[in-house]
Amino acid sequence: MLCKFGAHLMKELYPRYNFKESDDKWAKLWDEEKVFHASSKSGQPSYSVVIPPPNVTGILHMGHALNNTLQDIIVRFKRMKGFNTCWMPGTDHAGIATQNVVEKQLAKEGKTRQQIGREAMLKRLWEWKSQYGDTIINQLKKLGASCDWPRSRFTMDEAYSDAVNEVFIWLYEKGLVYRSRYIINWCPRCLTALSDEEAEHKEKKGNLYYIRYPLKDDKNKYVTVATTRPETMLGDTSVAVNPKDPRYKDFIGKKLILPLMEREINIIADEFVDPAFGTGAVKVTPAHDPNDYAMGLRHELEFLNVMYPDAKINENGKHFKGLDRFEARKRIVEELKAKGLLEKIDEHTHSIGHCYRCDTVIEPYLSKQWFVKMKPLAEPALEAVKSGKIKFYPERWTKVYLNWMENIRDWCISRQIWWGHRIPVWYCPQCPEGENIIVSKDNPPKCPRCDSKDIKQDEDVLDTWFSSWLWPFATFGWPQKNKDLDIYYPTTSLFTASEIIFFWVARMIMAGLEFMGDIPFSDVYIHGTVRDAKGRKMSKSLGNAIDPLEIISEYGADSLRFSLIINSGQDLFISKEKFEIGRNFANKIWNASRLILMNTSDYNPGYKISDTEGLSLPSRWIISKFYSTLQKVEEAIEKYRFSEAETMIYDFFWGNFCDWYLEIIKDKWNDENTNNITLYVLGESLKMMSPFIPFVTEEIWSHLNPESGCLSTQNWPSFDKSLIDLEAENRMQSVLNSITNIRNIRADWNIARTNKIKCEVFSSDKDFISLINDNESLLSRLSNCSLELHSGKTGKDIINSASFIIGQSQFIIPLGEFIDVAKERAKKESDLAKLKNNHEALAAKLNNESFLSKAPQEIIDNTKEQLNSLDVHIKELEKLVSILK
RNA sequence: GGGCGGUUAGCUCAGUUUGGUAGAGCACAUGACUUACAUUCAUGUGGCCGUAGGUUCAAGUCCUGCACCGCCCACCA
Repeated sequence: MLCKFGAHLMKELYPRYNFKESDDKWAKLWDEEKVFHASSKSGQPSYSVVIPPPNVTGILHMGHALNNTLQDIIVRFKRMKGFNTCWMPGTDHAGIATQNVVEKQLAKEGKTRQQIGREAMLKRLWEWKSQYGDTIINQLKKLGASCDWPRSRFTMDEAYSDAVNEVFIWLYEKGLVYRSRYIINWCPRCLTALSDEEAEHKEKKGNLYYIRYPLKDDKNKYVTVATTRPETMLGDTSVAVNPKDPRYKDFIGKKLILPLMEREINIIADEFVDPAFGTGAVKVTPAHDPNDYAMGLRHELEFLNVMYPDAKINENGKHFKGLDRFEARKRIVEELKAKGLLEKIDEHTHSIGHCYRCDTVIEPYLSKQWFVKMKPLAEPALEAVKSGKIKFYPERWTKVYLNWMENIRDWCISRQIWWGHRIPVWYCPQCPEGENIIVSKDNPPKCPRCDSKDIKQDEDVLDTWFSSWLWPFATFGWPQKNKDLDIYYPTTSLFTASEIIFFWVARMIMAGLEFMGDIPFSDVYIHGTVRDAKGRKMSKSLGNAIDPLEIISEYGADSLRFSLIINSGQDLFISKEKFEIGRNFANKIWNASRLILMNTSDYNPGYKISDTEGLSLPSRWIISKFYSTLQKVEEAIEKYRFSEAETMIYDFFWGNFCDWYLEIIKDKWNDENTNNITLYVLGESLKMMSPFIPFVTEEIWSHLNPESGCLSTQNWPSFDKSLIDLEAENRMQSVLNSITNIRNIRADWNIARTNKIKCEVFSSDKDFISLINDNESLLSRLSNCSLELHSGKTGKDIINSASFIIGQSQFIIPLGEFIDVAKERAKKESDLAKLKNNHEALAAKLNNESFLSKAPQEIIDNTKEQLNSLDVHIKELEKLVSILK
């Protein structure tokens, strides 16, 4: 399945990584070959994750890209680690969102859903789904998501719908589902109820209107009420004051005339009223406000609905009938003003609920809806988190979850739309209220009580989340018993954003415990929100969104993934340039691999490092560095610290492997040992990097080891503690320091590499000497200038020179030819002053008795050493300054 | 009103679990087209770690207060 590129052909390949070609090639191959399909074989430890199902209407945005890359990293990691790994993909039918999309389509044809009817509308919806429903799935494939695609589920699949019905009936029979008239959040545009979570509250500037309600017995006296929604006064059935409020003591029980409507209403006393707000008197509209509704129940008030479902005033609003609520507000205010009943209008900022789908202002609306009683479900779900069976990462989200669960309220699950799972309830018009409900999984032919065939199914469908909360087990076939459920449930980790905790995470935990008798996952990882560079949420309306697909085509999928994750420690502030780091890194990996493949013979996949005794110091060093990195990367992934893992990979591969190791060995391609080690470290590094940047590593792997199949299915490098060699790391570090020192001097004295200057470097570092002796040109190349190494000689024959001892090396640098003496002297003098300052501070520290008596010996020694080395530096500098004079 | 997060280099952020000489990327400056890579390499400039106290030989790190920014929740009419 893989075409073999001979290593020698790498020369022909682009010096720049061609991500376009390889992104497409590998995404296609992984998909076609079903590389990520889990086998359902038991016996092996399993690792499973369910995708947060994107809406079928979804188009990949940065939030998706982040969320799915995180999952993909750990899933690829676990798969390579040998777990029976299943990442369950699928899409959500997204009730209102999808219906809105198709309604818009209809509107273009000049039709409404009511005109074409329910059946035709559903047909249109399914057509839309089959045409566009896979869009986001294909985009996820472009991202490299290694889902178990053949298992893909949709929340309205037949089997899945079956699970939804089963659950509704289960809860109904337990008495946890009930139907009731209640004030709910109503979207007058979508014409449906919304759950509390679907109401988005936004702070908006508005007005507080002070309206006078005259007393019935004395038209000159009045009570002033304050309201932000004057139009609701049409439905007022009372005015409430606090019983302890002295201002209104004498008014309680008296009658008022409701202006404009000219109805009589009572003044009642209720503790709820805050005397400090407004006038201390509240108009009570039980049918249009949740608080007033509660008061209405307490005082047995009339519930007078004054609006149609589309928020136009109904006949109860008399001459305002037919007006939209905001138009009515204007007219009412005008009329009140004309009658002298409008006392004043204050500016007032308050939070107003908006429909989370269409952003229309929500109307609290009295209607009959289905609810789920949540308290009994919440209790075990609280316990599961309190006991630590389920853990949140980062931990702080635990509190947010617990707090919400402890104050949980019943869940309104019916929606007055058509796209979704129709409520499995039928009503018999023949039977008396209360006994007329038939709950059934299949279409019941007749009423079981009275045998009437004239029964009608509930018109409503269920909240989308009423199906999503079953996702971790319904996707594996529940309520049917089957092997997949046994193997993959409970899943391990769940990845989502914080705003989804209430919508989905909490409900999945409740559902898992109720219907499966077990938690749905043990770890919940909450990642940050993707924002623009100014910290605003990315949104279409703001026009600040960066399209991940655009990034994929401009920078490549690996760049998108890598750049997002390395920035994912907290909320991400993204601008286009941030994706360069990923692109550059992918290109670096590509070119390092080209260098190696162009110069080495074939990769030996069976190669093992058994003994490091005979290996060179750089080899032992890079092996040790690789394994310490591997260990840290594994730990970081297990702790869900992905940005940390990437940083370590980046530092290792670029900072150690490319910048030092390859530079040191790059002209020793005739050494077989070195070649083996180099290829080995490259191969193992590709494996380690594969979960993070799967495309470029896969591409290189196909050149490195074409026979072995996909890199994505290779075994993760096995960590070998015995190959971590701290001695080699330290000794090599000392060598690298020496080279860095030479580079410092070179840059300091502005010695160009083209200047073939004669200067001598003396060193007592044996590793350094042997490394340099091994290869004549190495020192010059590494230090970016032409230097000669002499050991055991002194530089007496060099005239007008300065010698330095830095670390273990002595440097003799010719002066005069390359520098501006005055400038250099000024610079050195200021350096000298700084050093003297430091010297003084350290000396003071070493005179401090409590420091000497209490600080650990190590720190004291360190300080002394610093002081000594400062002494040397200061002397050298003083000498230099005097030469420069 | 309650809760949470943040404040470290010009910018974006690590570092805070377990106190011990302040880190990275970008940007900037200088030098280099060195046969893998200029999407590169080398070197450097740049920080009283938000603020006021406390604990300690030692605080970016632990404790307390405050300020500012951001987010979430809540029934302010």
